[in-house]
Amino acid sequence: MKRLTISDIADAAGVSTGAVSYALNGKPGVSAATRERVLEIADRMGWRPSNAARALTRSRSGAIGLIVDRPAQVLGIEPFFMQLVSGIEMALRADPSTALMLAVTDDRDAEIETYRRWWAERRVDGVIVVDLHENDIRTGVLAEIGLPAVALGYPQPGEVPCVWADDAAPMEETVGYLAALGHRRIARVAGPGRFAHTLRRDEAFARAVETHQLEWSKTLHGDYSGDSGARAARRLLSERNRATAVIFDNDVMALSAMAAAQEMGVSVPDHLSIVSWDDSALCRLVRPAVTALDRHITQHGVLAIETLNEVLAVGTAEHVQAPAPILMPRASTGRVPSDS
Amino acid sequence: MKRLTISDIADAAGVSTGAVSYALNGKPGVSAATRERVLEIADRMGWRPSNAARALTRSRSGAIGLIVDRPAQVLGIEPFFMQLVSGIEMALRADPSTALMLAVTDDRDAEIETYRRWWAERRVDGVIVVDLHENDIRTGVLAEIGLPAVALGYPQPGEVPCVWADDAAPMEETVGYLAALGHRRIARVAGPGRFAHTLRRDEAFARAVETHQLEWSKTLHGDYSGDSGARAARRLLSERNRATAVIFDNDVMALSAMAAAQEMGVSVPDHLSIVSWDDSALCRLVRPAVTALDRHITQHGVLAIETLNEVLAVGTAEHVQAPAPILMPRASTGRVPSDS
DNA sequence: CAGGAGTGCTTAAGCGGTTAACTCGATGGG
DNA sequence: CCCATCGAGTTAACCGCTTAAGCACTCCTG
Repeated sequence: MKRLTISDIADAAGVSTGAVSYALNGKPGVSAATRERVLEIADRMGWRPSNAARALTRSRSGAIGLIVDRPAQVLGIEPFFMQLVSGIEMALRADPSTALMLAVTDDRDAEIETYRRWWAERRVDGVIVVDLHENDIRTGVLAEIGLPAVALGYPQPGEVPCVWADDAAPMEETVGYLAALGHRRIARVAGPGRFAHTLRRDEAFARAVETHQLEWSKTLHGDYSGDSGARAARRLLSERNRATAVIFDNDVMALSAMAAAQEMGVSVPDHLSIVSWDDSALCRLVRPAVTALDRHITQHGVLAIETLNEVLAVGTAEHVQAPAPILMPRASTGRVPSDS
Repeated sequence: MKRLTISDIADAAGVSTGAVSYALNGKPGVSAATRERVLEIADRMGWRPSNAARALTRSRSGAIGLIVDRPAQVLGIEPFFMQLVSGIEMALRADPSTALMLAVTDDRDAEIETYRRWWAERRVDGVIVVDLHENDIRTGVLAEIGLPAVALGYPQPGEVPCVWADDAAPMEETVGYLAALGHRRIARVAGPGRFAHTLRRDEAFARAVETHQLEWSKTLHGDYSGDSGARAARRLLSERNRATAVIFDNDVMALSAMAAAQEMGVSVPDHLSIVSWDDSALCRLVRPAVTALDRHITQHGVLAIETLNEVLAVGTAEHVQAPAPILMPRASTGRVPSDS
């Protein structure tokens, strides 16, 4: 099948390619009748603009990029990315001329190298950055090369707008909920300390512990992998005066920890309550179903694209606050065991 | 930051842009000394080719496409796609000039429309098609418009090469394994009947049931969602002379079914053995860990890209047989209950 | 020493669009 | 009735790169 170009349309309509271009782009320079005719012909013949040619003249590639920097193993299971991708795609559907370019990298350097390459090759018009660190170097690099970007995470100094959600109030709510169930010793298994949101949640957790005058609290750091969740659980459960509730920073760690607890003969929720700071079908799939905070990740994807569109149009955008996570109580949390 | 073009390099090297092009592309037409100099300058100045310009002259976009046609909900949880994507990315890393374009669609029509659009806009050089149906119309459309493609699934009549794995032997092995554990009544909860691999497995299951002279067997069809898995489990467990083992076509259905069984007081594996035809971290994450068939999905992604590269280079490729699924026995399968 | 064959480079057309500048005819105001 | 103005097109340059064709120049050969 032959691909049509505007000169095919021009021939069919009996006008020049310039006129066709004006007609198709809704620009002045052609009569209403001609425009109508060109539009009709282009539509009937099924013409679509060559993205390469448009990219060359408009210096817009019509694509936005997302780089996922996780080992393949973790990638497979974490629902986070696919939820994010579906949000992005939902927002992109409003404008079918934009596509999503996805890359998976092994490490941060490869990620940065890919941003540079995409920029130099003019492959993407902008990117969405995830897993923001405190003082993340990526935002600096992106600002330096001038690649429009929107980040997911707490606002950072610099020019990259962020889509963020308040973790403090939900943390307060979660600890309050556990306290109301009678828990006085609550642990938290966080993600890597380098992530900005990890630190914010650490702080919020500390404040909430204070507010509710817990007897004991502790924060461990994992790496979002199932192994690290199980390891943390085993450590916490081996302690003398152990935690009766644990809040995990993602679903994978929470689920692994629940499995580890079961193996140690610790029943959930009878002897241990578990909360996951990230809801997904996973949490609903297992038994007991896991109490989780729904972070509306899909919504984050939508907001990120909307913000990126604004950056592309206006050159800059404000930080955007996404709806706060919502606690979804399920079967993995219960009243504190009476003997504790 | 300014983006460099070959004329910047040409100026710096004191030659014409044509000479620079020959030098950079390893084509004859320049002396070794000039080539060396141009290469060195381009490298030092950090020049990268504009993808748009290359796409225009070479009529190659430097991207391959993948369309995922699942509702956002299922998408989030199914590890399949991310595993596939990591395989694709692994293979793509060998050639950094190729990128992955990802789209998520609501239905088959939208998927086909997206193929047409990508082709007409020259956005991708080829695509990878997943979830092949028996007599899938997509391969016909792709052949018609001439968009190079590789499909994942059983070879179909037509011109699209397929990456496929034999399901018959593993099915035989799985049923044999369950039979050896004493199971005489085995059910199978398959994916939608329209998928080619579903039908193949149905057949293989029927044969294996015959071979092992089972007392009873049954095949239900789900849609890969957790709900459908749970529903199937409840139906199977409500029967009079019920199945003692069930083989599910994916991990999500298997896990949901296990949860449903637990809710009905049916212990796994004591009263019911469960097998998932799709291994993932999910299966290892829950307790009891789920016996599963590892389909080497990442490897399928790698093979798909390699085959697609061949199609792009040579114009066609043979079907490729991927390694067969391997049974990974875990805690969800056990000896048949003595009272059955 | 003219003529042919290589080198090594430049020139220019072209890929499929966009768009500034120009042309041409109709209109209208003075 | 003449000229400025405007609308509706056309023309051609350009985006960054590729590549066929052309053009000096050297070298070799008879």
